[in-house]
Amino acid sequence: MHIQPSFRAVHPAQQNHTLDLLGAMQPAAVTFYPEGAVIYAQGDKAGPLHFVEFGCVRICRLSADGRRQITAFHTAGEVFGFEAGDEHESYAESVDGAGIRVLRTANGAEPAGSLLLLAIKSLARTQNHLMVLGRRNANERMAALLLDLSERQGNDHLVHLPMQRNDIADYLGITFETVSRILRCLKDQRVVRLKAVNEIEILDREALEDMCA
Amino acid sequence: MHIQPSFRAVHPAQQNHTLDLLGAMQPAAVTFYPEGAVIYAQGDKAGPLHFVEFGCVRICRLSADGRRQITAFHTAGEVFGFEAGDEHESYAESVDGAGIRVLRTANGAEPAGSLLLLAIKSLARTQNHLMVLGRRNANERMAALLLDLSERQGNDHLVHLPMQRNDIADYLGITFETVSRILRCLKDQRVVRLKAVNEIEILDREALEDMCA
DNA sequence: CGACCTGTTGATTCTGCTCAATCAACGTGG
DNA sequence: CCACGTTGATTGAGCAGAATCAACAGGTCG
Repeated sequence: MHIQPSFRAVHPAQQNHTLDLLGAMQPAAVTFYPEGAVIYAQGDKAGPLHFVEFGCVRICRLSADGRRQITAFHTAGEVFGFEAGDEHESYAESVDGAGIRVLRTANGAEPAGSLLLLAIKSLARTQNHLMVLGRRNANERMAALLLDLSERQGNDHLVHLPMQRNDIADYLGITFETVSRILRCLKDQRVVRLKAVNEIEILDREALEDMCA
Repeated sequence: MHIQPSFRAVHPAQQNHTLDLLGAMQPAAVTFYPEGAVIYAQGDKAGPLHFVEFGCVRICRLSADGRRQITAFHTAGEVFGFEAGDEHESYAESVDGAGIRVLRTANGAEPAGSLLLLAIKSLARTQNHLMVLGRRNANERMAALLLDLSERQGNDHLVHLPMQRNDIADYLGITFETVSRILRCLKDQRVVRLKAVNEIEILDREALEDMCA
């Protein structure tokens, strides 16, 4: 349960506005959430935003009949927890052990412009994902995820999958069996290579990009 | 091409914060966009937000291979046009003839808090739709749309569909033939009645709600 | 070692897509 | 007024992609 605040400074997702925001915020302690730990639950009273110091967080929504949709993964340098109402309509969990700093913006002189920008970025990302879920087949969805992760991790050739197949499936709106089959398929086509179950080497980036045309 | 600013005051979607926002803005003229007219195009320079005085607007995204995803419909009282970057990643079109007021927020003393709230509401709505596209079948998607429209139009029994089948399909991530078939199916089950092609009477609201469980 | 969990693979089913025909509503021009 | 073309909506037949159900492999931990 060791905290590594130094991760924060080196991550490519780190944005100027986020830094501004952090600077203007009250210093708050970093809380470590082990794998699978709940950061907030669906229905909890909403309030402060959350900043990812390190690790990966999933934002999920559960329907009455038990189906789960993951609306976003957040990694180091990102802010999550925006809610329109006064309670959380989604819940947040640590995927792989994550350090979270609470941003106390309840009242006072928070830099609202920065917050607006962050909210809009969340919106933009969600809209992108909407396109993926609405108009892409399973192969294309997987390709989009791999490219997205590759970009966010700043590595053109190697992608780390901090989440397991089930999470990927619930993010892409498919089943985990289909995730397996598609990776198998991409492997057979020499588009990727599975160095490990959660470590994927991109052999043919163009092929992936073509799928996301 | 007659403008009816009085629509604005009576629509249920009208929120206090939107009113605040409007009050604080420079008065701007209302532009009328006839059916199918482009309000802004994908790739256009982004800037001011847009306020719907009356009518219905669709926000669309086109992929390289021509598939279209409608990410949102906006009706009277709503604000659209948030963009993370400096150009529009989606385009906006009038569905049925819409009156749009441009909100000049470029710089100056705009009420950033209100904007943030509006952006967050857009985000919340988009996340909801993500759940629909990711984890719902065609029937359930249609049911969700009908209930959503019913609520936004403030009428429990009658839903007006300002958009045509093609738009519904691209919003729900299915084909227009499937939209037709599902309406047929709902009609056969006595859940709805088609008073006209774009006028749907809800006979069994509970059945619809069960589908969205 | 055995229990369990995650991931992979196979067989079968089914939802929704594609392709295609038909129909109704509407506008235009003879 | 009517024949014609156009556009949007509906319906049908066949097919494909992904889900479901099920078996099995590998790894981890008690």
